[in-house]
This record gives sequence, C-alpha cells and structure tokens, in this order.
Amino acid sequence: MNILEKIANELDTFSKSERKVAEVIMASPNTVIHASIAALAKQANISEPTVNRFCRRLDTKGYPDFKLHLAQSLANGTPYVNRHVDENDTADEYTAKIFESTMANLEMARKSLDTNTINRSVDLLTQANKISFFGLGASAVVAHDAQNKFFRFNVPVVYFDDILMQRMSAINSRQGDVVVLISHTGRTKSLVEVATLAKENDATVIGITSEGTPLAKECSIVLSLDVAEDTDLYMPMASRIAQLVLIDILATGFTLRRGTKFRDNLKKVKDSLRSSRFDRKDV
Amino acid sequence: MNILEKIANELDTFSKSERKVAEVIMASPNTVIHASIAALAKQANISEPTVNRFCRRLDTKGYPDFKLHLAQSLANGTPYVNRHVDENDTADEYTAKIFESTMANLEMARKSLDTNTINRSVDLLTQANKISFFGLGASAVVAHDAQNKFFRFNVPVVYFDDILMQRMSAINSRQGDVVVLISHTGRTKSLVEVATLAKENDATVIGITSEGTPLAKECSIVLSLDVAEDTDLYMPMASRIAQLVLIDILATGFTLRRGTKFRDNLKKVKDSLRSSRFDRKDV
DNA sequence: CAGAAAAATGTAAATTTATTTCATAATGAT
DNA sequence: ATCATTATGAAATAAATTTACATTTTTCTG
Repeated sequence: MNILEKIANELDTFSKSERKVAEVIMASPNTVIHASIAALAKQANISEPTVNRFCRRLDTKGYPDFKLHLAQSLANGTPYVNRHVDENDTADEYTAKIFESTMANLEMARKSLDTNTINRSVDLLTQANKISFFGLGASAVVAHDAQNKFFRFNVPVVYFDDILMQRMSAINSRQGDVVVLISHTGRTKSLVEVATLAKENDATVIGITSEGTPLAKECSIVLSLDVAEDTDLYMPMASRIAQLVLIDILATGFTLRRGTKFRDNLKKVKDSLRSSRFDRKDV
Repeated sequence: MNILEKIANELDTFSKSERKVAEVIMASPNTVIHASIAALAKQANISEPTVNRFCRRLDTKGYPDFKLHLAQSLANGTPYVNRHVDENDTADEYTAKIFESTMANLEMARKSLDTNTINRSVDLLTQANKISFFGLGASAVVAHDAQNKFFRFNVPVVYFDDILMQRMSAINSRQGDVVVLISHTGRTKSLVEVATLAKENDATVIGITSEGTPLAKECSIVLSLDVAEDTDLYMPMASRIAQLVLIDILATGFTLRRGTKFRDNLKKVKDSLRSSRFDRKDV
C-alpha cells in the first residue's frame, strides 16, 4: 500500500533511469509532491516520459496520481507515534508528545480490542443483578469512573478501591452478579485473589487486563487492551486512558441494548443536575 | 492542519458557491482526490475558477496542491469528524466511533491548550506547600487520578469528591497552597463556592474548566480544554479523557522541573509495589 | 427602495502541466 | 556482429489549471 515502501522494494526491477527517479523521490519525497513532472525529470536528469512510465510501473494512473499516493504515504508514515518525553523538553514539546503518545496508544488499543468479547460483556452487564468495579491505584480511578457511568443506569453498582472491601464484596457475590476487575499488569496479587473468590461464589468475572496474565486466567471473560508500556516516568498513563475509553464503550453498548425509552431516562438523570448548576444566562 | 476539519470549521465564512464545493468535497473526499477541477466544478454546479478560488482560500497553492492536502488528510489515521453513535450500531460500529471521537476530541483539546498557562501551572504546583484536587461526578474521577499521580511525588496532596470536605479543606487553605478545581461545565455551584473560599484564604486556584464560565472567573489560572460536547448519551466522555491527559501533562511537567534525582525516586516508588505483584516468571 | 460600490461568479483565453507518438539509442541474446 | 528487445528522449498533442476580464449578484448608503 505504502508507495515509498513499494519503490524501495522494487528498486532492482527498475531500469537505470527509473532508478534515478526513485532515488530522487526517496531522497526528498516531501519536495517531490510539490514538484511538476518537468521539475522532477530535470532533478533526476532524465526525460519527462520516463518519469511518467515510472509512475505507471507503480500501478498509478500517471504522475499526478502518483503524487497523490506519495502524499498519502507521507501522511501515513507519521501517524501518532510514541515519542518519549525528554529531560530538556519545553512545555510545548512534552505537551505535544503526551498527546501524541496517548493517541498512538489509543489507536493501538483499538486494534487490539475484540468486538465479540465486547458484545458478550455487554450482554452479561445488561443481564447482571449487580455490577461491581474493582481496581487499585490507577485502575481504581477507572473503576471509579465506571461506577459513575453505570450508576446513571439505575442498576445496582458498587466500586471499591480498598482491598478488604473488595474481598468482602467478592465473597458476598452470587450467580447473576458481574464483577469487573481492572488491572493493566494483571499481576496484582490481591486482585487475582478477588477474582478467585468471586468465581468461587458463581459470579461472572470480567477482566480488563492484559492477555495471559495471572488475573486473565481467573476471569470468565478478558477484555484485553494492548498499549505500549508507560516506561517514561514510571506512571501509568496511556493504559488507563484506554481502559476509560473501554468503559465508555461498555456503557454505550449497555444503553444501546436497553433501547430508546431507557435513554430518555438518562436525559432525566442529567436534567436532575440542573439545579446544582449556574444557568448559562447567569454568566 | 487537517484540511477537512478546516473546511468544516470555516464553512460559514464561505460564499454560496464555495459552500457547494465544500459540500461535494465533504460528501466524498475520496472521489474528489481523483477528480479534475473540471469534474469537481461540474459536480458542484459551479465554474472552475470558483473551485480554484476555494482552494486558495484554504491556503493552498491551487487545485492540485489542495488535492495533495486532501489526500494527506484522508491518509492520516486521524478521524476528521465526531461520529455520533447510532441506535442500530453494532458493537463494531460503536466501538470504532467512540475511539474515533475520543481521538478527534483529544486533537481538538490539544490545539486549544495554551502551553504558557501549562508552564505557569507547573511552576505553581512545584512550589506549592500543599496541593488539593477537587471535582464532582465525572470530574471527581479526574481529581482522583490526579491525586494518584501527585501522591507519588511525595508532596502533600489531597483529593475530595465530597462537597463538605471540599469546603472545609478550602477554608483551611492558606498562602502557598494550590487548589485545582475540575469541572468541564464550570457551572457547578458548590465548586464555584469552593473556588471563592480558597481564594479568600489566599490559596492559588487553578481551574481545569471552560473559558468564560462562572468557575473560570473565580480562578487565578484557567486551563481550558475545548472539546465537542458529549451530547450523545448524556454522559461525559471525551471531556474527562482530555482532562486526564492534561493531568498527565502537569504531572510530567512537575517531574521534569524537579530534575533527575527526583525521577530516580519515582522509580523507587514504583519498585516498592513489586512485592504486591506476581512476578513475570510466575505466569 | 434606487443606485453605487463591492463581492461573487462565470466565460474564454492563456499558460502550465502531463501524456502520447514516434524516432533513436542502448542492451542483450545468439 | 547482428537482430530483437527494451529503454529513453524530443517534439507534438492533449489535458488540466490558472489568469484576465466581463457579468451578475449582493450589500450598503442615502
């Protein structure tokens, strides 16, 4: 797909003149996309028809079409990447880097998510008698957020970020209850124990964690999110953002499954907040 | 940068004919990048020079250059619109839409952020005797996350999602304390009161909120994040994600300001968690 | 609401750019 | 070495884009 890669690949199938064009293009593709066929021909010391033939050899309609492909390759070549924050970065720089890494990781997480699993999870959540969200540390924040969302749906929902409360809650769970356990590493001992306890009490255990971890092994369903490790500053960053987006997805799936009337209800919940707020006209 | 966004943004500054072109382009940008200026003009029922003028209005050199930009916009994984979830969406569809909107909104938020303000905020935070993070509802989650991050820095940091605790804490604040108030709408009455109380007690008040809101008016510094309203399902979605990324940025700025030795310390905090986790080799 | 000024749009010509045709040169196989 | 094949370029042609200018439409002013 990427035409620059294609050029590099097929370099040996090119003729002498074609190779000259290829080299000029690869040397500064960003200049080429703004050059006319005449300019490029001159730059490569070959004739214009040769450039044109070169373009066609790469399965494009002609020179302008080739430029289009090239432009797209360049745009694609620099997607959101995980750029690491550097000690001497200015506010401008680290701000840009953090936004970009977050987005790169979201893209990554999106690709790794299995929508069938999402569908099954939504099924289970809509049918649950009670939903519990447990996490520790940064994942506690995600659990907190999940409670905030699902609470609006008027389903029994609890959230604990305390190990003992989590254990007690797990022991008290029963068939029909859904326990959602959140842990990026999937190696937090106490959370794995909670999973085991909940399972022993016939609750359904959904894990928002990485594949193949001790926690994953104890779960009925695993929603796994691939995210590049947040090694930079020893703080969870992208992983929890991806988890939160996953919560949004589950919550959205939940409301869609519940139908229109249910969504009217959501509006009421939101409207109920009005009296606690300053009116827009007050401003 | 993204020319499709730009078109959507400047739609109202266009003349009648220009709008016609814009609509044709937005309806099927992928067709347009392969069309000649004549074809596009015909499609939009206007003359060729008008298309040309349209291109120049968007700061491109002309039609071919415009097509290049358009092609790049399309190639870029960047979603150009906030696609709204629809009632009949499959899991696949709403998952994709939520990821895309989240990313579109992050892109938007990034652009709206002022790095000078970030710099000043980081200054204040590094110099603070005590840092408090307050929010309610979805913003409480953000405050919770902030506490989690700043706690690792070994600075006195508190977080409350309870109105009374927030008030009491604000009343007890003094010069040198920094109070960070989080509210997307900036209209939550009790939080505005907290801002006033904190200010009366000489604390520095940083608002993570929208410009021109009652809360913003009470703050010493306002970190504003533009995000498209989350109207779909009456739940805060993109706004809190953007706020969390902002927290990441502030935390990162904080650690950078503190220097290398400080960051070694962070590693120790992280390492201290090891005993609570299953080892990798256990798996 | 007339009428002038400004802005928007279109026509047609000019220009630029890309492509085709065909002649010539290079390459390679026998 | 010679013929066939392939590669290349010059010039002609075709296509596309841009410019210049005329016409229409809109907006503002009195």
